[in-house]
Amino acid sequence: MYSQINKNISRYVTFDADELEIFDSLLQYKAVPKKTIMLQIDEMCSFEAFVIKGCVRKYYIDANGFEVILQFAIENAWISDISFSNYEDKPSRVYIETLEDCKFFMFSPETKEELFSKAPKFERAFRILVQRSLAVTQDRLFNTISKTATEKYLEFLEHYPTLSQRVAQHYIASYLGISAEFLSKVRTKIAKL
Amino acid sequence: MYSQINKNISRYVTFDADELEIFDSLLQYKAVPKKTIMLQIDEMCSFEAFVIKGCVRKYYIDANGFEVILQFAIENAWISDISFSNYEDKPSRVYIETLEDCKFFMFSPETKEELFSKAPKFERAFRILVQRSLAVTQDRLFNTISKTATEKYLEFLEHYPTLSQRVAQHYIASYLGISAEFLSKVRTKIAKL
DNA sequence: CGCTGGCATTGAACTAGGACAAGAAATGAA
DNA sequence: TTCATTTCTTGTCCTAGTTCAATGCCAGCG
Repeated sequence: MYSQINKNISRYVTFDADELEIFDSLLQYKAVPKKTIMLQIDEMCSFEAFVIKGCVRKYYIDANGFEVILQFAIENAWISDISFSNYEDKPSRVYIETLEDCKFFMFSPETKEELFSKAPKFERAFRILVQRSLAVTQDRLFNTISKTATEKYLEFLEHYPTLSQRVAQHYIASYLGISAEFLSKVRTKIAKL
Repeated sequence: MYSQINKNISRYVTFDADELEIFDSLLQYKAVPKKTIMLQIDEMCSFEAFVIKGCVRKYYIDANGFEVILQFAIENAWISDISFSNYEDKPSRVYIETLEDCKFFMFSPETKEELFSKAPKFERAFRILVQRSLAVTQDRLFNTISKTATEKYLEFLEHYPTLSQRVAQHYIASYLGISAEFLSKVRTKIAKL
């Protein structure tokens, strides 16, 4: 059960058995049914969750009530509103919702602090996780600005081959920053080639 | 000379005098003339720079040769391709260029390691810096997708009031993800109100 | 089984913003 | 001061993507 997350956290920093034991002992397991909103706008995000099983989306709602999906998280990904919460004491501007029945390992701000004090090397591992999120988000920004809808969709398929089977088309459209109708047109155009 | 950067690094983590002394002793001062490219595509980013004075831009070049500006950095901001370099051993996909004559304090990967080993609390401060970058980039992604050119420009003026005087319009257009010509039209429309 | 409510598709009309071109204005080097 | 280069503006035409509406689809539920 712990092997997935232990492998993930060890990706850029090597930990010995003692450290991983501390890590595992602080994890909180949680199962969440599908279509559950785990973080509301204006709430403080009180968790950092690792997806053992399932699929989650994180999204903003714009001034006209339209959703913009910032991130999908599936197995072996982390999801949280890490960017503001807990460090700025600013309430979250995003929603986090399960799209499927999910199983998580979670850290609360408190258990994360406990982890860092008991095994400081994890501070580095978490910093690198954030850096990777930053890299992904920067790439996404670049793609959003510089590519056509068709290019963005093809790249999405390449990058997340399984996701297009698991989530509704209109969520993918929202992630790509295009309308659901236009994505449908793009798809029929691609299919005809 | 060190007060600016010491204030900046102490924003979310409190350091004592000893720690700040270690920090200051590891900084490398560097002056760079305007229009200098500090990081080329496919190079490894070997610095993390704090802007004491001046203005810098970080940008991608897309498949058609168009620049997309990811970030401006002015006084008291950090600039680097922190997202990949040094941790993935992947070469940078971005350019970093000075727009004005600049003065920096820099860390190399080595001096940063030395800092973390001598004063581990800095690891946390740097993690929080990355989280703030992530928050800013996420907001930018959301704005890029969900707002009109006019809204984006007005928000830019509000958020970076001095920058619109310091950098060329077409750089701002590139940052906002619109053409320079269209930004000009937006500006005249706004001026007429 | 049939019904209901969310999904996806398709089409027609519309628009925000892009591409191109040409001129005006500002900057800067000599 | 002049010439050159870059930046900014303005106009015209064009297109990628939106909006709105109608239709069909299929999954879950009584």
